[in-house]
Amino acid sequence: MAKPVLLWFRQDLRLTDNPALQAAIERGSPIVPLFIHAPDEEAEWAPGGAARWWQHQSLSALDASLRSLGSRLILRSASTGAAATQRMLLQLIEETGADAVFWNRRYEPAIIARDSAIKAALRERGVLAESHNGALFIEPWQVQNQSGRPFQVFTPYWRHIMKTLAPPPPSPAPAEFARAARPARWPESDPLESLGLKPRIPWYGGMASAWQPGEAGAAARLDEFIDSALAHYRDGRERPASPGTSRLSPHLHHGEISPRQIWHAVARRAAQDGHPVAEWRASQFVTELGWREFAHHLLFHFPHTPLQPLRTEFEQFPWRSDASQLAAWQRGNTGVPLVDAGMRELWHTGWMHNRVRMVVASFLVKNLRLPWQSGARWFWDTLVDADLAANTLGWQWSAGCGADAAPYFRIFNPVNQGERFDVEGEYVRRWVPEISRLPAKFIHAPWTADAATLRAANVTLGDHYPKAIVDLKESRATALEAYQSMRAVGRE
DNA sequence: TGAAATGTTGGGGCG
DNA sequence: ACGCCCCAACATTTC
Repeated sequence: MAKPVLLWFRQDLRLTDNPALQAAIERGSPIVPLFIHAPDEEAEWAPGGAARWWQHQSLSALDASLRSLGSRLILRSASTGAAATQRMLLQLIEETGADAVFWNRRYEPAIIARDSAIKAALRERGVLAESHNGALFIEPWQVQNQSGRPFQVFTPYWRHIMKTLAPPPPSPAPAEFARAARPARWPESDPLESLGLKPRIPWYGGMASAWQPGEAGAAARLDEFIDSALAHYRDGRERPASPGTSRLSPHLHHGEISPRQIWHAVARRAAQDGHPVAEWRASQFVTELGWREFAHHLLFHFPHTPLQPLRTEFEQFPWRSDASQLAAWQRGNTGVPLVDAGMRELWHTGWMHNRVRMVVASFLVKNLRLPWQSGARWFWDTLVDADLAANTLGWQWSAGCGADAAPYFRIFNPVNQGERFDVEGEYVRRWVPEISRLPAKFIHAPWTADAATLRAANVTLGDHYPKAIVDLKESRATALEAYQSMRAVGRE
């Protein structure tokens, strides 16, 4: 019998359009699907609580899918010591007699370093080590601008990609694992519970009711989006109260669905509806896939950016430090309704609408002038879709210190944003129930309501609901001054 | 994938 | 009919 191949799952928890799986099947040898839990090797970016909950569910779903096809998922913990994953792979090679390891690539700096070392170590021992592209349209190292450098502006980047982009159609999931694809003897697997991904204290009720982790959940989500929201995406995505966005981000992050699958699903629907190819390729939704791709491009070429500003003059920026204001922001007690609604949606469901992410980020880094890294860290711990590339891009964009970032002086007014995108206040009412009886006119700025209106709505500012922790107008002006002072330091 | 300040235009009220 | 003012609506500039 041929020697087995270890199919090492990481952030590609799916069977459809999985290039490493496809390669393993084509090889014709027994396949040992494997997941190794090794949070220490993610450096300071080990998955946060929300993402771990998701990972637990998704691994469970993947194992179930594999079992229904006559296979299964082997789980191992390798959480301590140097080169723990590498040692675990070598141990499994020993246990199974495998002579090959296949996986799909990840792009976080610490993971690239680890995986390169693993690949070298395996090859040195005569083991076939193959990595594949399961997450991106194009590898970041294959893209450069005319002067041979990485792109730093989205529009020319995406235009460059789109000139030639024609993603291959996704490969289907195997109908079943043929006898030849099943190992004669399965290695031991740790119980899923032993990985410690699922929180001991069950705070995840809100997440469980908001999401269906796993490949089937991802596919259902995509279908639903394409059927009910894609046609009105351009405007629908701007309203946080209604399901106008795809909500595919956590599924994409964990690799339960690939960008190629999404691309082809959109293409198929567009063809059915008779839309020209040029039109859907340039659509807002497809462009969002471009932003995801751009984020990975930037993280690969500028690996220091999760913690350091890309624009170095921002190292001089006079950030404040205020633990109680940070805590108020984190838990949605700033007294600014749209900000609080967003932060509570995040806390409760592990996700926040993107329009609101921009608003809460602007509020943190501009009105409160707290470091963008503290916001990035909180998002990392609380988002089910926490993704190093996307999170870094988003926060550096909001802080104005990144590639193609919003200029620092672009400061969102959360009242204004609420009145534009949550016109009736439905979103705020859902997440900030203590002010839900306020009329729409005051829902985004309760401090402007007269005493009688507040009384009628049963709202006492500073009691039931906090007074705003900053004055929006004043803090905006101070933020602009801080920006000027940074530029002055830069000129010295 | 801003907001606010400032500038311009044009309709309408009024003497 | 005319000039003047006010102000809303829109455009431009600035941060």
